[in-house]
Amino acid sequence: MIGRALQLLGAFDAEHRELTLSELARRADMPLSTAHRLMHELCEWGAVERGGDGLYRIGLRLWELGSLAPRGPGLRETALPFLEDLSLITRENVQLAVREGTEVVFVERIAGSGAVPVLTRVGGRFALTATGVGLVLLAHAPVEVQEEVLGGSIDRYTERTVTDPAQLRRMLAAVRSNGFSISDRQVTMDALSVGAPIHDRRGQVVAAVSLVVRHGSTTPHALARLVRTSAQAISRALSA
Amino acid sequence: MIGRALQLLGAFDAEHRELTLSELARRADMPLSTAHRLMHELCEWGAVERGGDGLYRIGLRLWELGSLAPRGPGLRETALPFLEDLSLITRENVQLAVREGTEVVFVERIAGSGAVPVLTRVGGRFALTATGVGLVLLAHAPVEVQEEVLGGSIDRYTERTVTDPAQLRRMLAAVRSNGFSISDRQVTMDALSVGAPIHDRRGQVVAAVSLVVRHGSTTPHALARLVRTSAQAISRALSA
DNA sequence: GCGCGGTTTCCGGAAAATGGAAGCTCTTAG
DNA sequence: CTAAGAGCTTCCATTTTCCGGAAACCGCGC
Repeated sequence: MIGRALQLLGAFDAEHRELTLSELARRADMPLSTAHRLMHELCEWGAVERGGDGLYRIGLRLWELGSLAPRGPGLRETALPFLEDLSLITRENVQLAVREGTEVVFVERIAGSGAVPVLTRVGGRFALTATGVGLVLLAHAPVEVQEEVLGGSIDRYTERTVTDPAQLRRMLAAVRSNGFSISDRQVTMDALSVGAPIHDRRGQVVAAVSLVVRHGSTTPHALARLVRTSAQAISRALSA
Repeated sequence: MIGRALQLLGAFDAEHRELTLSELARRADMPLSTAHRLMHELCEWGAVERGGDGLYRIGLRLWELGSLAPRGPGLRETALPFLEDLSLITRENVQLAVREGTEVVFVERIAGSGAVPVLTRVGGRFALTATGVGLVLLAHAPVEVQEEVLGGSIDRYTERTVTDPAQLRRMLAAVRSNGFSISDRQVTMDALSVGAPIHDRRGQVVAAVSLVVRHGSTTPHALARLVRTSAQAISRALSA
């Protein structure tokens, strides 16, 4: 079964980039012998590799495949220079993210020099309802997705996290009409983020950029202009 | 069987980031119904995704996994700022690569503004024997790998490509003692590249940086100093 | 020598993959 | 308006392959 192999691969995450066979078997919840055989096959193909120390790691082949993901490089690479500009100008955290299902996935992140520490990581995931990028992506997601998110349970991170579906709907409408989102202390009590949508050639929203700053350090609207400008520049570059 | 699924994934490459079911079946050489079922499973897990147009693409989940590859982010992310410096200073092409088996895999690439067009691509592969990065990586590879490469057939790209094993051995020895490599018109007749090794904490060579410039535009040794400095800085950053 | 944690190999029963064929859908042609 | 065709999806009997318990194996420290 192919699912088991994927289950094994799923045992790897940011905190566990190297795993022993037994750890893998434990984390993927399957007998050692099974894990062994599957890992062996994956190894042969180059999906994972084994160091001299016996630890398994994700292989280059998989990295290579991953870098073919449509949102991966095409987006990431064209956006990178603009993100850097934004980072240079503001000296704040810059984030680039896409939506997958009902979650945000962070595709690139540039840490500003004197900036708030941000808890997200490249490749990491987060709820759509709290962050600046998340709100943008949710606002432009298909209705089914919006309903699923707003209908389900909404995680609370701080006392200011908006968890009321009706209020969220109003925020999303505002995001659509303003062209940017503001997440004010909704993730941590010291951070505020401003996000803006990136469109593809057909006008579809495919990603979002955001700036994350310390709460109270600047007025959101000044940032919004910057972020929107940058997002538009990226959109234009993507269509070229 | 797990091999078949990997075979299907292998059907994707830089020129074929989006494939229809029938193309996949054809490229992976298997019946349509089998391909269909496997792709369906892979889709469910998020390894691949299907656009509204019915085309399959590599999914975000796989990108995420790939970005956990040990050489992927750890190396890439710490190296990136240095590569950018190098690119800003020289305005030339900067490349970062690792070795896999008997090939070079390009991990990052920054195109210089007025630079020679380079044929390599992030995620792309190349022979170890011709490029600047390749020579560095080969020079510091385990003996078995060197023998395999030097014993096998050596691809020729231009009239100046070195294909004589004895001469290559001498070049590799020079790379080891000099601490940098020069590939002069060995890949294309207008390009010259200078590479230097990146070490990990234990002194193992884990990657290589190179500058690719137009042949005749600068003296290689001036570049060599820059590239070595940068490589050492990256090595130091990696150990920190 | 012995026990211990982790790894590798084996093999018969069980379960899941296989792929031919038929049905579906959409587009193009007559 | 019907027909042909290309590509996609579903079905299901066959058979191949995977599964995983058990046992051997391998350092390593006591």
